[in-house]
Amino acid sequence: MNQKVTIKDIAKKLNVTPSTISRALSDHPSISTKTKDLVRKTAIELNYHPNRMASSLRRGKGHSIGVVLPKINSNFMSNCIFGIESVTYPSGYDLIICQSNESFEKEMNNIEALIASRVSGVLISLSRDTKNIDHLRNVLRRNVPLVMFDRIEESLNVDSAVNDDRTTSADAVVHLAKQGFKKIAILSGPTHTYVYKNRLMGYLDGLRLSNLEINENWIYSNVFSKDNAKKIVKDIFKKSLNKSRPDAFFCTGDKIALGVLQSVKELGLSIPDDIGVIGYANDPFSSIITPSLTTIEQFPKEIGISAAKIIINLIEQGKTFTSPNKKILIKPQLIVRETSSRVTNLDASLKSSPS
Amino acid sequence: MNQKVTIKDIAKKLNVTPSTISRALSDHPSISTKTKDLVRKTAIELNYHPNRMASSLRRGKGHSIGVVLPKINSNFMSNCIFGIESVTYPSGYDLIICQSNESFEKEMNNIEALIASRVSGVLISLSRDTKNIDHLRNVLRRNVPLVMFDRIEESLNVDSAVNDDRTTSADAVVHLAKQGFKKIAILSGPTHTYVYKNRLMGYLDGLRLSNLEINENWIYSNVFSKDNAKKIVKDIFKKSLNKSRPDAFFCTGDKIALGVLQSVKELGLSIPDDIGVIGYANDPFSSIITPSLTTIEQFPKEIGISAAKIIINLIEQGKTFTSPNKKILIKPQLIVRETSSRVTNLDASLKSSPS
DNA sequence: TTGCACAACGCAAACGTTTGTTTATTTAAC
DNA sequence: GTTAAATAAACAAACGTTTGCGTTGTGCAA
Repeated sequence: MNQKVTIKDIAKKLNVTPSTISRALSDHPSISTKTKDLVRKTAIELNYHPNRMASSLRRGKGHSIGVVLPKINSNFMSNCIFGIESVTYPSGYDLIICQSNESFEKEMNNIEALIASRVSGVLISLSRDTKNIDHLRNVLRRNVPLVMFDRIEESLNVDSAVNDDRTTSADAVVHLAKQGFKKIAILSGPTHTYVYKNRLMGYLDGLRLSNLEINENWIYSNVFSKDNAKKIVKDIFKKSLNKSRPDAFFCTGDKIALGVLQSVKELGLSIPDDIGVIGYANDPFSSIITPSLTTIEQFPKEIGISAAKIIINLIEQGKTFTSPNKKILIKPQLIVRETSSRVTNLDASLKSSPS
Repeated sequence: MNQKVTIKDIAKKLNVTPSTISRALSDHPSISTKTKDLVRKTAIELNYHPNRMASSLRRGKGHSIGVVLPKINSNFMSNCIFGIESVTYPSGYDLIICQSNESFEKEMNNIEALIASRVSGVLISLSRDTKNIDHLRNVLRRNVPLVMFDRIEESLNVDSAVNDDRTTSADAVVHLAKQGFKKIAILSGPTHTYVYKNRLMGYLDGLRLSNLEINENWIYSNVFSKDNAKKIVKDIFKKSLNKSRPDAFFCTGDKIALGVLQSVKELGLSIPDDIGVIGYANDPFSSIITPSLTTIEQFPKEIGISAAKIIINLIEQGKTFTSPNKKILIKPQLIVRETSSRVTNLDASLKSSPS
């Protein structure tokens, strides 16, 4: 009953035409202040709610922005969305959120649905098994702005916002070097993906900057879990000769670093005196465990904010990407704690207390 | 250029009417298989994408479900959404996600926007300072189904999906009692909210079931942070006489429990021999710290799934709520670890190892 | 008085679909 | 071979807005 009140109803009630109502509601200059007030009053009186579908249809433009990402239930991604929302909401856009679940096929379906919903723009973080990006080109071809974040594909000519993993990874390695570690290994996730590829490159950069040995055997490029990491470390100390053993581990995830810590403890070695460890992500537990974990903090909110700002700009300018392309790098920050602090470790009282 | 291809274009190209195209695309029986195939072929050929706004407008029903919640960037909420999406996606609904940011005003705006977008249903978890629920009644009045989850308001006659905090809180307290703790305190978040009110009631239930003393002084009902908890515990052991001191703390959050642990350690007391501690949420760190924290695991995905299933049903039945109301309780699970295990503690080798 | 500018609003088409009702064509039935 | 039934597609109206253009009425200068 109440649900069908349209602009016409309020027009009828006021003995004017729908056009007047429409203009009054959108504060058009050629409507007298008197009628505007009257319209507004009776609008709420009749419990009128504008119909965005009709509006969007007529105007040819929607009120929403589509977001597709692999999985929403991670700390990183949900904070990206948090950042995105903080800029799209004030701009008056709804957020339509889709999960690709790391599936290429679902990602394509998501894009299709967003196009069908006539979103004003698309923000995307690629699924793991997305190789082909024709569906993204299709978005562009339909003239809807596209911005990638976090997991991007560089061959596509669009704007993006990502972590500056490379330089901070280098920072981490340089830090280890300064603490006296000389044989630094990396335990990384799959290095064919954008994210881990960059961390690996940063790792290599750091070694070069510190004039340290680059040893292929110290590069573990497909570590995916804590237990996996534990096993790798144990194997290293079982099989390797002393001189070919790493004395520090740069891990591309805090869970991985935790595995390393546990193995090292079980081996009876001391951290950071014998072995240094650095993680990635600044998971909440990293500051709580003992020894507290040196790690790298990311700023997912900032990434979301940056990506959202770009797309809002594109929408307003009616462009589908900026030319030349803009790539925003958000620099993660190295957080030095106990697992890598040989120097400050001399004075135990200086240890950073768990926050 | 490519973006404006409509049903008419493909109609023109095939020398038929738009209605034929529409019916062909939706597999209407009164269209020959021949033309259906032809239509489908030329549709993709012309890169046609249906316009949902037009469709929704004409049919009077949208393709999306609105979700409004306080903050998306928490482990609990993002997993709720994960669950929700896992049922709405196969049903063909988009998810429009709004954050209220714990603000009543923004929550109202969100609802307004969702109504304007003509969502088929609304899922909501209330903001902290939502007292008035007229905006929700308005949703119902407009005949759109509404389901609440997690933070609900019981005075509103709608379906809901929530944690069964009460019984599991009682479980936790009973467990403490069985371990020999006799003076059990609770450190809780604001007990005027639905969630914490239930945990408090469960706590009281547990005490009664165990025939333990209920002491008003052991009920701390506005603990909001780790540091806050630390301070409270220290104060207790500074000021209180021995017999009025609690010997166990049931905390409504793992961070709070962590604060307790730290204070107790600093006071030189032993856990769990002197003091027992239980947290809530099973945060990742809870299994990693030593001693590992007994806590309560929730199942946010299940809550999301349940809520989503209900609303899909309501939408399909054209109802706005089921009568009588359905309230789905998802029972959290007590995870016993070291901070509460006096009994199994006799044999240290039985301690559950950090997972 | 005429002319003119301007303010305030009406008219009607359009956005892209969907759908009830006709119409035209084919097939089956007797 | 005539008529009824079934099939396939056309016609046109409708969903709720927006917007270019046209129409009024008023005040004011000439």
